[in-house]
Amino acid sequence: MPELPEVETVRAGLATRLAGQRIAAVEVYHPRATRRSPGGTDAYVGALRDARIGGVARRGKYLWLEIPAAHTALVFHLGMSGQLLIDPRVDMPRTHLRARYRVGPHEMWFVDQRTFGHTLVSALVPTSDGALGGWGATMATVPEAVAHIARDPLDSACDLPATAKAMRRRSTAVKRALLDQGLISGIGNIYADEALWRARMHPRRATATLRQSAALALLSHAREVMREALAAGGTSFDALYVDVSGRSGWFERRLDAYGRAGLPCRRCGRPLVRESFMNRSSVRCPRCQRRPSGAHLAP
DNA sequence: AGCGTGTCCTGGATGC
DNA sequence: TGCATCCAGGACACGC
Repeated sequence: MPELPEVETVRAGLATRLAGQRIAAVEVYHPRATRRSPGGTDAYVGALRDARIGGVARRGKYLWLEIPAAHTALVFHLGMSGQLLIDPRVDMPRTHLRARYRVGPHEMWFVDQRTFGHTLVSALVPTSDGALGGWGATMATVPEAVAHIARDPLDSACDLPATAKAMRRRSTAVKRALLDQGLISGIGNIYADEALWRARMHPRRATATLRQSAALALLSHAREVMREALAAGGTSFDALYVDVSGRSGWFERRLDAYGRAGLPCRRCGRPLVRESFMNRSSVRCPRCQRRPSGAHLAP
């Protein structure tokens, strides 16, 4: 599924093609795609008619096309299976086509098999810290619908020490905190497991018992693993269309925890174990990431 | 208020 | 073989 590095690859691809262009036509084929857009599909289509796109920005896994003149943005979340395709091949199947846009000389398709992804038009509001709204943003604004999402670890305005402090004030398990988009955004199940493995930390470790140095180290690992993924996977900028299958190279070779249950830990050789956590799968090394005892274990 | 659970969805994998 | 069930995942509504 598209994780933050894939979403960033998509954002960069859209930015080179769509910035400064005008939206000439919009068609929505599935009402679920616009379920979170105020006023529904009709208002969505109406708000985009003749809109001129500014920058293409991203915060966590949300990306948006700024529409400066209207102080709004065209926002996308790709969910688990969403894709934004620019000028797709004529034989591209339309089975999961959810919306289609004519933007300047380009056609853009929003394709989404599982329909966890969605799109909306949202008013731009000032950022709480006065910095640019996200990566690629040209304005110190963020869509209202994205304002509750924290900055992601790749954002230069993201304050990791402050995030570490906020994390330690929580009374929950550290993996839950990593996945809390209101605390730090862009980390999904894959990167949470990778960051925990690198930090040699158990997913159920209680956040309140972490030292500042340990919390900061964990967040730094999350940032580093995402940087590496982006550097290794974000290579399709020149492709005719922008897809989210950047996983092919990086995912198989470089992941140390996710998807490796039963395989030997790359540090100590012990077979990794798969456990259920928050109704999700969690993979860890039973030796490097020992289960904490007593108060160090979150309930 | 803060925290944790349930729900949405589809297709591939697995079970019987 | 064919049908049923499970599983994957992010975000948010909701309840305690």
